Amino acid sequence: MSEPVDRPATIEDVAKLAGVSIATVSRALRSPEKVAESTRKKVTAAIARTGYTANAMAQNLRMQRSQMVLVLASSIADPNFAGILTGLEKAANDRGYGVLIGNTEGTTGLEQNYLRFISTGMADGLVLLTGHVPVAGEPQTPLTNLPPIVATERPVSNTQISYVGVDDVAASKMATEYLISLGHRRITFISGGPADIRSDLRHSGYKQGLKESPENLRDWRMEGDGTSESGRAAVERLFIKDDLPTAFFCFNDNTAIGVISALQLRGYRVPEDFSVLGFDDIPFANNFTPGLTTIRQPRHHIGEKAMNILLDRLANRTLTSQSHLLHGDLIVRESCAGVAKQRR
Amino acid sequence: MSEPVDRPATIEDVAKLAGVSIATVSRALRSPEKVAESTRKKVTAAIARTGYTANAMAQNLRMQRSQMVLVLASSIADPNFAGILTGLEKAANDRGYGVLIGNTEGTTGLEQNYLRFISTGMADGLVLLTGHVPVAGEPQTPLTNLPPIVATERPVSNTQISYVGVDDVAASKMATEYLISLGHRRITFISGGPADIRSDLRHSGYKQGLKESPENLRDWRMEGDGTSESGRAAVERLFIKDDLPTAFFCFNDNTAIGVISALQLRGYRVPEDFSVLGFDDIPFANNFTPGLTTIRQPRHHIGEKAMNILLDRLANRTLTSQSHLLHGDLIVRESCAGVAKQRR
DNA sequence: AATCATGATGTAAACGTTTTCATCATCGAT
DNA sequence: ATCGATGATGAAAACGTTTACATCATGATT
Repeated sequence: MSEPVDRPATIEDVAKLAGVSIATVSRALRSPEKVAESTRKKVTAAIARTGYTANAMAQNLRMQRSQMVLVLASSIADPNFAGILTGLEKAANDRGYGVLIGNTEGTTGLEQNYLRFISTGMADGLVLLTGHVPVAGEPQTPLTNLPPIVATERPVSNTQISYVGVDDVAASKMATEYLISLGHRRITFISGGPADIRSDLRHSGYKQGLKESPENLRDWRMEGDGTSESGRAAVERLFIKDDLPTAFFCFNDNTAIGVISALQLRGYRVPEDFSVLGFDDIPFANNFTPGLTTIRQPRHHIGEKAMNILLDRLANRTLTSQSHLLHGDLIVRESCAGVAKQRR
Repeated sequence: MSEPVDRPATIEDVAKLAGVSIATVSRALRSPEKVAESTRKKVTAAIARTGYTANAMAQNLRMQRSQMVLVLASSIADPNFAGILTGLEKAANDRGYGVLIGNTEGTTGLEQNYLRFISTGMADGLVLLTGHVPVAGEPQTPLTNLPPIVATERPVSNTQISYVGVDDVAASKMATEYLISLGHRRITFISGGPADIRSDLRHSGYKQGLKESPENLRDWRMEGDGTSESGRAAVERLFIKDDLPTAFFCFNDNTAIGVISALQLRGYRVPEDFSVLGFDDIPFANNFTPGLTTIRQPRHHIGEKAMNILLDRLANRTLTSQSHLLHGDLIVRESCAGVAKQRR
């Protein structure tokens, strides 16, 4: 406070002012019980006067860690990203860690580039929102030089990596059963594309839901890619074939929005003419008209849980990888209705 | 590659393998021209064999920097955040910097907490998306211990801090003139709340736009707070008074969406009955029905520019603070129409 | 042949911590 | 009075770099 501020105070400045050695200052800070009460007070006073804050770089060099975690995401703009990041960030901050973010845009080039933070020791752990392990070679390589890793948002096929996410299968089954309970017998599943494992999981849950019905319901899958455009396109293909369901279960909310707007454009009403159910409960699902009935991803919890698993692992390297599937609630709004209410 | 991987290779390992001193290894890496071609080759070979990567912590400690920038945001979930962050992140990555993110949730407590990255030297610079300087005391304090700072997204009232953002006044003026050109004479501005400086800037642009008209148009401001809920509420207040405009210019897209849904709920159509114009062009503006006519914020450019200004400042501490206002395009979609088309 | 600039390399200090080990005083037990 | 045990402290090494400075060939200049 009172000292010249051109150069930040070091532990040496504090030691000199307190009339002790730097070792004592360090101890007073890290393990106060090892230091006499009287000298601890002197040190505290000196720290206050100098405005000392320990240099993190020196600390980390000495302690061989960085207290930093790298979060690799394929798209920052993904509507799920912000919520998960918030959770990740909160948990990290609570435990004194910093969150470093890397936007890979889905390219392995950028991905490799960000790994410099790992290889240089600038980050201690890795959170993957990319859906795959960032290794040039085989997907099942033993991850020799990689740090503790946890995957979120998109599962990763590697047993060494913990995964935290919503239980896609169970949630999709529940959603499908809900549509069936509303009286729907012709339910189309619109996929999220071949590259996204979650699409298969949700499709599988949908099929399980169909099986619960005594009637033999048709597994009716249309290909999409997770964009609202692909939702629109799927609807158009159905109309061309003139083979229509009464309800749509969409891979995600974006797709559902595309489906709804395509239906509206053709003069149909949702949910009066068709029911549409989404997945994710993106922030916009509630502002849309009609309000989207969908599965809510507990994004904040997912992020927190993922970060805590990672940091536990960092604190105790012997811990084994563990995965957590979280429950996704069905949020009922306006986009689904009983089939009886529907015109056809 | 071939060495045991339990301990990462250090510069010493490389030096030993290449039969040179560690100084030569360092030089071969940082300033190759200072090293004989033959030894440079030996060093390169040794590096390849050991899989050496320089330890960032040691480098940074020695060089008294961190190559890291702290981004402080009041809300990660803000629809503008992702785009700006993408730009920030790209520019930083291009120049070898890392981006550390801190979510303050608008609280000064968290804000202060994140400043530990600055005071410990873990971050060299600061990007503010919070709208204010993170100092406990006065807003005009000389920022003694603070690093180079740039503000984005929300302006900050401090001449030492560079600001990069859209030209709110000019864009709002343009938007208002557009509504006037469509024949509107009764245009309500819905504000973003007293805490947000941008609200005043946009209101001021709106007023300038009104002045351009030969007729003496009414400065008609309603209070909102930037949420869609506040947009709905504002519409309800107008209906209660039974004093209605023909067009709404909203502080942001969220508000516009609220306004539109309130109007639709009352059985009116947009743009046939009322025109509604937003601001931001959030990702969802295009998926909304009707497609939102709005001002597009060049989020990516804003982020890139801001980061580049900050890093320039970091590279050359004598540089003075400079601000940049970027042009915001008017994106015409469906939510505004000529007043002639309107019923009343 | 002696001198000098040049270029390549090595030695060692420095960055700011934490922590092992040694030193020393104090105090209770013999 | 002497001896350990105990507790507080300091000296110094270590973490892994970069870089100022010193050293030493080499080849050019006189």
